[in-house]
Amino acid sequence: MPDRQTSLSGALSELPRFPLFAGLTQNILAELCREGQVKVSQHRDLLFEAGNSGTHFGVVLSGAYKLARISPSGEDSVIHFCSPGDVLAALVMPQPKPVYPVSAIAMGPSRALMIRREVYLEKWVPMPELVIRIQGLLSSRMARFQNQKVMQRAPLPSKVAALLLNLVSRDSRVDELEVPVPLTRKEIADTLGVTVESVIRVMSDWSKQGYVTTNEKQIKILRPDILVEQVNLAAD
Amino acid sequence: MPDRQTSLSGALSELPRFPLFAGLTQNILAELCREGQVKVSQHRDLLFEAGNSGTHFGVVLSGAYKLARISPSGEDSVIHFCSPGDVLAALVMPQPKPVYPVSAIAMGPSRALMIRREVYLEKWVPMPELVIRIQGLLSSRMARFQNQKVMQRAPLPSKVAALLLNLVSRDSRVDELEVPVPLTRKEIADTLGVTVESVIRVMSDWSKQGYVTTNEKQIKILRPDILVEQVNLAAD
DNA sequence: CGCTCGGTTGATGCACATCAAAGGCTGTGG
DNA sequence: CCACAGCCTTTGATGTGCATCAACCGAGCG
Repeated sequence: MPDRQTSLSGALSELPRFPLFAGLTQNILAELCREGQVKVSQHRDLLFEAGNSGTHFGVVLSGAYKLARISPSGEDSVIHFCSPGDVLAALVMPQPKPVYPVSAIAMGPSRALMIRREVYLEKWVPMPELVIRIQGLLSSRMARFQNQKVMQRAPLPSKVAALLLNLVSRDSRVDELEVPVPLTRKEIADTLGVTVESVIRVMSDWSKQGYVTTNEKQIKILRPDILVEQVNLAAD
Repeated sequence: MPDRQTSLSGALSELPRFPLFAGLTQNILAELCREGQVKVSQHRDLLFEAGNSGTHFGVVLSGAYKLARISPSGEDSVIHFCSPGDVLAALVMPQPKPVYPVSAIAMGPSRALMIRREVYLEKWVPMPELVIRIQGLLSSRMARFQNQKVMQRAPLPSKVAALLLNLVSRDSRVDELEVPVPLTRKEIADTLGVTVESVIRVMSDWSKQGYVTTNEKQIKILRPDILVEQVNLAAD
């Protein structure tokens, strides 16, 4: 009997949950995922590495992965956080000799469905609806990028607040403002391009004020109103 | 007789120049550009504005446009420089109620072919090859984004050097290292999220050293080797 | 001829980096 | 079971790169 965690059939049954695959029949899904493999990752496991040849396309099934690169000076720089339903390496697949532009690193126990590039090109690309949905995911990723870029000149507390609010707004469950990803202060720092210490000074201040709490790396926003105010505080 | 500058037929004859349209027949091109309009912009003209409803998709024909947003505190923040052959607003077209995420502003006299959203959805999207090529453009845009993000912690001179080298590397004419876009110091500053004064201090130093020259807003890199060194200087 | 725009220079100050030290927590191996 | 290493967090002391503010110049332009 196949393990539900690692078997392809198990993954197939999970896919319809994600908007990306809404309305697709199991037959079509089976086609799309031909020869697909479920990769199980532990905390800090590398799913693929920046610079390696891009042989597979990926869909995050559970947990979370961060996309990161090492800067010339050695610190790493986090580009994006992928949660379930997000795609990996979609943009580079069509290139003649694709290379992963970033490394994908698991944040806690996670699983990803990996599809061979050839299958992606044969089965996924010819379905405009699917390609468009993937573009939709990339579009929102791009939007988050831009939001951060606009905050570049803002003081650090504004940037941290904007990042946290951005992350929770992804799955918009308004009642429970919990960051959907286990985030360390270092990862926040690496995302914003600042030092851990600076992030800690901001966050521990907020903790003392009771605006946020963090246990087991889950960050919860208790006073979203104050964080929003913090973001706009930079405004004239 | 239609003006070659502003007529659709004039634009149609220019398109095959761009890799995006390589190998497409004039018939197909005519289909793709049905009801298309050529917009002629002068320096600092607004092609479309962030927040407005996204009615049109665009292709830059000549000149250059910058994609920018106003930050909450009022300065603007440049997201991307579009040169001829680049696409505008492609990612948001498929959304049910698209809104331009950024403003497009002409840098010097420029022209863009604007296609109605409906035509894009009907004619462009069903052609996987075309969609994939557009993704290719977005992919390189994303790559440039990431390159900049990795430089976030680097000292300012490294960032400026990286930006200039990034811009020239786009059209890789190695013999002539000229930035393909008329750039002011302010625009460099807005791209990097720093102040004009700081950029000026860096650039005018380089000018004195003879590493770069700038006349008529065209920046030329005389000593690429030294700029490359400057980028890597941040490394440990 | 006054206007705006782009570029430049200098003086001053602050937000954040850097460096240093320490404690908790988890896993791992002797 | 304890020692040790690695990761995450925290706090404080000190320094500096860049922002800020202010002033000025030249060029193009209505």
